[in-house]
Amino acid sequence: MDSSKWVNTSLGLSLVPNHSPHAMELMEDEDQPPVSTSSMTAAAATAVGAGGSVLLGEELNRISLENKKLTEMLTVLCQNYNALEAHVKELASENELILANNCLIKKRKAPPLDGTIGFTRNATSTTAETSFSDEESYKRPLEMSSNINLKISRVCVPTDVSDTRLIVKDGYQWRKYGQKVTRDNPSPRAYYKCSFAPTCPVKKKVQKSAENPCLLVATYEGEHNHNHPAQPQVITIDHRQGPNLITTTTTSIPLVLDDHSSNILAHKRSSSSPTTMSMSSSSDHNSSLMEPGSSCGHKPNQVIEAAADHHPQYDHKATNFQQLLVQQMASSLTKDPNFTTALAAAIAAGRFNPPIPKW
DNA sequence: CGATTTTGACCTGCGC
DNA sequence: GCGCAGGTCAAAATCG
Repeated sequence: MDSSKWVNTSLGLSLVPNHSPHAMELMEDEDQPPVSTSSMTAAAATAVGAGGSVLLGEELNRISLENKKLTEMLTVLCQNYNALEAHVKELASENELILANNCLIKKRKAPPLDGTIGFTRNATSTTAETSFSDEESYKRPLEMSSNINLKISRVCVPTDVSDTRLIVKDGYQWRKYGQKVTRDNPSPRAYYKCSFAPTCPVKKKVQKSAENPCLLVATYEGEHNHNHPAQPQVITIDHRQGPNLITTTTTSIPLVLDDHSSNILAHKRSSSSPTTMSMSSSSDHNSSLMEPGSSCGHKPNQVIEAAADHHPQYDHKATNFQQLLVQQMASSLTKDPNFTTALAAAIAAGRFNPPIPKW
């Protein structure tokens, strides 16, 4: 796993803290489980209490205020997101109309790599349905029925230029069934089927980007009809109980590109704007999050983190926002001298046992 | 030994 | 009709 998938929690702490006796008393409660990175704020609140109940109260007030502000920010962002999503859907339907009017009844046309796959395939799949011969419809009934609502998305994953393996780890189980050298790309294209469930119709194609050989482009077709075999990494903030409760589970989340978001990505490559969030036009829960300087190769550990399109049971819009939120919180916490002092005290007392992520 | 990968052959659609 | 290109199949090879 790429270490960039994790929030940087390095605090530059000294392991020789100047904690007070009060802090030690507070930390002598043997019933408490070991503190993890995900409950750092709890450790902070506990240790800050070492300075006295007044300090603890102030700290709690401050955290409550911060929590309130973050909640308000979340509300505003959700509203903005909904408005933007509605706009994207509107644009998508307009695009589909244009394609339909142009009568692009080409049964198969090599989809360009510049991010027009979804609309083209959606438009052609419906027309191709009526043009298959009886033999073909006999041979591919399942495929056609699934193509009607075929969902196509693209995932970009940074890779080493010299790495010839066409592997995109997304948590699912894939069986490779073919590899082809395509005309417009010196890198071969690998074909995979989802092998986690025998009836799962999802396929993916993996090929290095012709423009950026350090980017692997995986094109997913269809939707999984089963649960994700590995739980994705989700950072959950329980706002009802304040920012003290942050829990984590596991996964890596690649960048999902579909038609619209890849256009946004293309635009971003040329504009070098700050952190950008792009939305999917073809999915209900796609979203993509890019770090600044995310063009190929330069900062692979920062390059791409976004929603996986194939985890229908997870709301990745919220997850990505939460990741961003947690990064901000971690950043603000690490700048807080009270917090670092308190955390150092907690570590020295042997109560802080962060989990080591598996890469 | 079962699962997965490799790879050449085959199928299908499209353009000329 | 023919050739090209993308996609799939399936037997052989490889891996754990």
